[in-house]
Amino acid sequence: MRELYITNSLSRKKELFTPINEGHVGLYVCGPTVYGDAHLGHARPGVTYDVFVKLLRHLGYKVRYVRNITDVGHLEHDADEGEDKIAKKARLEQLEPMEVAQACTLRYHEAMRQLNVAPPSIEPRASGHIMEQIALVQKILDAGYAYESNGSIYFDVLKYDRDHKYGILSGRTLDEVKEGTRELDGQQDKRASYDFALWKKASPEHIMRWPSPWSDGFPGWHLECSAMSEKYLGKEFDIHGGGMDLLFPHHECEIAQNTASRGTSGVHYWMHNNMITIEGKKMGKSLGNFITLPELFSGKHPKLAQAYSPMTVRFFILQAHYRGTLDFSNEALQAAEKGLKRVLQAAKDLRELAGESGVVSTAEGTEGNMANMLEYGEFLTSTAPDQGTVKASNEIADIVENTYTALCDDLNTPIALSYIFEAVKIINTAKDKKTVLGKDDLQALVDLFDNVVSGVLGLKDEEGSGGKAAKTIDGLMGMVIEQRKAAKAAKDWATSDRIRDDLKAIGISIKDTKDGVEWTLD
RNA sequence: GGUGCUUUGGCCGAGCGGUUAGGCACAGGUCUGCAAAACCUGCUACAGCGGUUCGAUUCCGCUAGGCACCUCCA
Repeated sequence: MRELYITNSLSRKKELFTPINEGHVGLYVCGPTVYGDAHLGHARPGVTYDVFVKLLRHLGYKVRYVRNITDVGHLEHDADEGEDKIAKKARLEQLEPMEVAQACTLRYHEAMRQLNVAPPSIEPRASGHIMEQIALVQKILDAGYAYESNGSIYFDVLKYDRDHKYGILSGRTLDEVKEGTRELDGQQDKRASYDFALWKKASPEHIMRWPSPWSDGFPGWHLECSAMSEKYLGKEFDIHGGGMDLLFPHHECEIAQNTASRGTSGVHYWMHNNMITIEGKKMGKSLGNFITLPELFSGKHPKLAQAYSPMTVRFFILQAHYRGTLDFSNEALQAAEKGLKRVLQAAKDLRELAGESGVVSTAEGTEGNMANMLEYGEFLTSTAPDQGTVKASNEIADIVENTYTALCDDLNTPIALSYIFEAVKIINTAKDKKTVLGKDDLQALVDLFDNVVSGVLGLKDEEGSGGKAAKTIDGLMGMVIEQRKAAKAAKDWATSDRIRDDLKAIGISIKDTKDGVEWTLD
């Protein structure tokens, strides 16, 4: 199996990935807190870990991918008066908390589906694992790393630090943490300001509450991920992912909880995706500068010059490395839209070329995509020879190799895409009949596009093709193009141009090529 | 205040001690009735100041700017 390197936040270095059980990967990623529409920021981990999982599976690993839904437990403030975010939203909208969580979860799923993000293997909800969380609190209490205070349970960071050292992930010492921790009201129950809650006693007006040995209450913020990752992936598992903003305190606390209860920090590799920014600032709920995914897809937001398709957003995210920030702007999205279009057009042309030569996809589950291409005359007058140009063959072999190397080098999708664009150039040149590709060359390119472009990177055509409507459009277009052809034959340029302009106005572009007429939906 | 990261050509965005990133935009050319697309060519940058080095955009230091985390956040 090909070597895979990933940057481990724990060491801050690129490390060779070695799974605990050969051929198997256990991956846990922090999912969304469901109290609002998913925004562009949520698309980043969604797409990043989707590509990562697809790469792992393509490399031959069997992956169990767990991504949770947080539907309880995140307080507004670390204080007794703290109100659950979901409960607050529910109160404002006069809904049951679970009604809010359910609605948001469904919208999140829909947005992910549109982005071509495959569902995780297991998607556990915090509210469905209260028992496990209570058991975990008890274990930490029994181990002596937590204390009860007025019905709530807090993690004893000072004691933990003495025995195990707190702050190994964020690189902070306890002194630094002390200095940075704010003194908030309502913390009288805690021994130290940096202690964090494992279980909170609910105030009378708090809606979401569960019985426990200590009080009617609710679990602390960091508990769910420790409890659910252990349940589904075991005491020790391979990779834990999430946004960089979760590194501290969320993941730091997770490590502390794991170590206190299981005797191991539990995670071998920590992966953190960076933030999406807008005008240089982090896009997020607290700043209120976010653009939701439905807004992005429909163009309905003051900051949007136009609508951007889900695939454009996916491509935009893939054009930057996951560990760097990525700045949103209309210009950047528009550039992504055009780049994506070029790749997808080349993919179609490649199928056309390959189809003529009898080369078929060897990838599984790939759909042919020729519905939008009308065939006028022979695209290729002869089938491809067994051997193409030696130069082209070598180039293609290099491209394929370099693409995989890039993907396995800490998931370097921008570099991988740069090689894909080189493949695009080769396809276009062949389409222009300036070079000849042999059967092996075509096969290699088809495999690259099926396995990497549409497989791992998940870039696919968005127009519904092959359906009844698509067939009808094909037929209609054939008629329209015949009319225009007749006008052109009579050198009636006015008519032929009018047909082209009118089609353009309803979103269909016509191209006169040497080999006939092509059309695409914009 | 503490900790860490970052500063690349018109824009987005990779990368490395010496060799073309790539995309978008732009200019010229080929093709074409005209367009469009495609192809070819051009534009060739690494915040500033020092240092290490045969050689630095890439390493080190300083200066200036930006960002993230330290509070819920993907």
